[in-house]
Amino acid sequence: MATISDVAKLAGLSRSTVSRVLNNYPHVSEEKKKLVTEAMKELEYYPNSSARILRSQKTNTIAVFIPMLTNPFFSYLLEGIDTVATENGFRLLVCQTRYNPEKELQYFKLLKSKQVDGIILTSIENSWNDIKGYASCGPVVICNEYAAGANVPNVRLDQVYGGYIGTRHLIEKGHRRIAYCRGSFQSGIAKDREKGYQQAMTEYGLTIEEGWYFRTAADYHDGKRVMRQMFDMRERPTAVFTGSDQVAAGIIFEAKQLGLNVPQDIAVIGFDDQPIAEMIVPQITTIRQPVHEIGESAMRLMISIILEREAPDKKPPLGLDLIVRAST
Amino acid sequence: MATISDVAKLAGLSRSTVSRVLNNYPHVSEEKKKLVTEAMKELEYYPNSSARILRSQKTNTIAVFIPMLTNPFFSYLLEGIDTVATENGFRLLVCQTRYNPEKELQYFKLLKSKQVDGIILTSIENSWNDIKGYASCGPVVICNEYAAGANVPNVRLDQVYGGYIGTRHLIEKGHRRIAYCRGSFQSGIAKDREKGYQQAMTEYGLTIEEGWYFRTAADYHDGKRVMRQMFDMRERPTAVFTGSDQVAAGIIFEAKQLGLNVPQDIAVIGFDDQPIAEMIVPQITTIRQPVHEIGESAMRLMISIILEREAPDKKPPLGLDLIVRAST
DNA sequence: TTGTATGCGTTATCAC
DNA sequence: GTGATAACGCATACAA
Repeated sequence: MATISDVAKLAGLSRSTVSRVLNNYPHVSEEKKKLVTEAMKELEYYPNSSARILRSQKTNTIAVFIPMLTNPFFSYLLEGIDTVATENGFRLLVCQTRYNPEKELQYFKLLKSKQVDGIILTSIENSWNDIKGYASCGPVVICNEYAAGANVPNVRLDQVYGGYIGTRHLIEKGHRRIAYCRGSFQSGIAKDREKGYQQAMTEYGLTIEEGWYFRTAADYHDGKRVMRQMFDMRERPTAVFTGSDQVAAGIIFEAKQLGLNVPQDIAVIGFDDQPIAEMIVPQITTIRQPVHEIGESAMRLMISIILEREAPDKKPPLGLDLIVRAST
Repeated sequence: MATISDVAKLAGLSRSTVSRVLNNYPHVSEEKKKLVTEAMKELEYYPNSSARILRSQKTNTIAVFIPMLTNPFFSYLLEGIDTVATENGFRLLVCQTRYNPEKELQYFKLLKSKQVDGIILTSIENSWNDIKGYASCGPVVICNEYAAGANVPNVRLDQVYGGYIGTRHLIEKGHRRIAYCRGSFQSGIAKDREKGYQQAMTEYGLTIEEGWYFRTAADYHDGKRVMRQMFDMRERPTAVFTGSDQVAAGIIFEAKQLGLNVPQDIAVIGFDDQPIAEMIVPQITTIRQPVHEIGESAMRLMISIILEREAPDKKPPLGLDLIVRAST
């Protein structure tokens, strides 16, 4: 592999001049520039990244912590993050935590060892107390989640409202016995939605039975299980609020298996408006989240923080304009 | 941030000794080792990655080229790749080509600029002629695809067979007018499946009408479109072979919309056995590919190539044992 | 406008 | 068993 010295030698110039051409510096004569360009082409020269990084202390790489790649919600989120990253010349290092706190802490070392310029968290598996030590040595942005005590930038929607409008929708359809599903792990947004659910129920003077809470429902198969559990209840709920369209799909599938009519016997409301929501019959009523946009905003936020670090004087014009778009 | 020199200074030793401790070298007295370890802890020292990379010429990072993260097939593939990568201390740089040839060529520069140790291709957007220049400067593994003229390692299943058994299944169910769907881009595996389709049809003495070929069907919405097109045909096919469960799902949805019974009026066979295949009603008959295992094998292959480069003498024990598991 | 010299943080090769 | 030193490839302050 050719180095900058090889190019300099072939062009009959110094390494600095080559470097200047490489980085589009002004004050380089056209003549020398051409000489350098030709030499680079001749040698098929590509600047060595690690050397550049070591020198500049910038990796142009962002780590994205994701619980599970195969969860469609997160792949759409990642897609949004990637869109903005690519546009701005950033690379993405994918870190699957697999809901594992230790893995998460492990990945934080990427920041310590300067392998990435920043970290975007799309889930949080540890208490913020255990994390905050890492967050101090580089920009961390939390995306679609939040943690008690975390004082880092944060992009997310009003999930209390999401839980509220979903539940209200069911109540207005005439339901009184409404169950509530969410994933198992400690999640700020799940708690918020639960708050919204309770808020709506209270507002309409409805009391919640403890048996209506299903707090370990994260995917399609969980949904099926929940439906079977509900089926066996003496007085079963007539509607369910779920934290994801996957769970909703599972419930609907199993309901049909059990000979129930959806939504007459059991009404289901999903979350996120993922493709699956319109693929099954009947289609799932769902709360749309602009997942892609959330991802984009998180990355934009990250970039603006990085730019600000480099040039603390000029504030970058950042426009965060997320809104809840509900389509029940 | 503390450097190795800071640690050396605090421990009252030389950088070399610190480095030796860091890399678990033998011939370091327990006494000094303890001294170093304590100093490292005291200073919260983390070795700088780029410096290490610059020195060692190894990034421990693999780039994975993927057309679209939101395509479930690829997220499962990526998940498989990630599993083995993580187990072996490798990082993954995700490169979404978005089916764009130029983006793909752009990403190949990662290898040239030594930002990654190797590249795993899960799709190919350029002719191999345009790519081969890049493939020469580092290990490239093709995963679940192949390209004419490419002489690089390759992990994939027998897609001719896949096309064959799928079509044969439909024929044995009594179908004679069988349509064929595949994605639009140049793909070796799509061509192979088509070959298998033709092979089965010929074997049973059936002739194929040109109108039965749908060569731009890649996702759910394409499936819906294809179904509408078929619906308008004078003599429409009674069965369809599709290249993905997404397309199959679209066809089934639209068929039901149009008042057709599945599979009585129109039988559909999918590919990959993705979650969606069992989520809809009726469930999709599909050809299972062990996607996760394919990804794992590709990464294992990559690692074995890298190891061999480092130590050309000792051949690593690589066990590639992919088999076609059909569950129609 | 161009060249010289230095340092980014490590590791490997020598000496001792 | 330990330490000094060079080198990895590049970018920049400074000198010319």
